[in-house]
Amino acid sequence: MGIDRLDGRLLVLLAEEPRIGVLEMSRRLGVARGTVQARLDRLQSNGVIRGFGPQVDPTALGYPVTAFATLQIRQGQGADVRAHLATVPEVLELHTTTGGGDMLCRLVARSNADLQRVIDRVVGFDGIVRASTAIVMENPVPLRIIPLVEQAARDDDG
Amino acid sequence: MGIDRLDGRLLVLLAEEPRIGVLEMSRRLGVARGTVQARLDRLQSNGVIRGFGPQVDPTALGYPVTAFATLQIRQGQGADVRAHLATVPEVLELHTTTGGGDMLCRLVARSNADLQRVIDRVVGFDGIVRASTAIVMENPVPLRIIPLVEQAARDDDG
DNA sequence: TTCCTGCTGAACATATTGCCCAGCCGAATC
DNA sequence: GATTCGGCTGGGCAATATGTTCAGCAGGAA
Repeated sequence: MGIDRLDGRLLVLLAEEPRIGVLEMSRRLGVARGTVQARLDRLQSNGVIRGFGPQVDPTALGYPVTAFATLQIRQGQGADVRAHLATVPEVLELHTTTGGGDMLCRLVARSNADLQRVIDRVVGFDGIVRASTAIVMENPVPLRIIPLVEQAARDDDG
Repeated sequence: MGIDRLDGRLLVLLAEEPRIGVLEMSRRLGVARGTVQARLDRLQSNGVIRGFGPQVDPTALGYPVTAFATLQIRQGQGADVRAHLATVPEVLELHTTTGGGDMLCRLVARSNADLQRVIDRVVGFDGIVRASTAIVMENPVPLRIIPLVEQAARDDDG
């Protein structure tokens, strides 16, 4: 469990220049190619690295508006609501949170007007009692993991 | 602007099997290698594809607890608060939202007890008036983009 | 000591990349 | 109708990376 400094450096390198190959990584890190390959395999079967999917920007796709909606769910309707929200493409993620029957979801839309349509589609479902939406204006810290990786590598190895 | 069906198929393929090369993609998609290369280049300079960084799972890193915190910021302290939160590794992302002086951030922690430490560090800053935290219990829809990509490809291509 | 795990450095055949080209097609322009 | 243009095709080429295997070596654990 956990990652050591070499794993940390590997992840940082991979995050900064994702398209470089195993050989180039081994050169940058100053270790043998086999080592990098073994570490990568281990990190992936560990589940530390989930994948290398492309990070797609919804804005460039024509969905520049992001919002977070807090949903209050009717008792016992949780599973239905989850299934419903999973069918809405504009729902990018969904979490159930503390405070019985509450969910939080991230939405995107083509415009503020379009957001209304999305919200209607999201909440237009029987199990949802109430919804409150916060529209994102700025994103000062985009989703990031590197600082945490570095801390984890320090903690584990230090 | 926008993406056509081939772009969409390319993104889906890339999301499903991220480590395959350009040549293999061209075989799967039934187009010439040069076409795939050109599309990929365009998608990246477009900003549609932001990168191919590894998706790291905080849980596997030893941070299994996720929470969302809504922060209320004192007037005029926004920039300071942003700078403060950017220095906290456990803050994975930060948004400013409608409802003047409000921010929403995603946190991770090593345990529920550790979450208290993280929250203390987050809110232990002058510009933050009030904070309310929702701990994530389940994540029925993990962050996804493919359904939106498919919709965008359909819409754009008619 | 002996076992075991992880890293090294090397080798090999095979596959992929980056780059070039000429040709073809359809759409827009003149 | 003729021309120009952008995008796709299919090919070739040298350079490079990959997957795989191997023996050797160091350090920790039994």
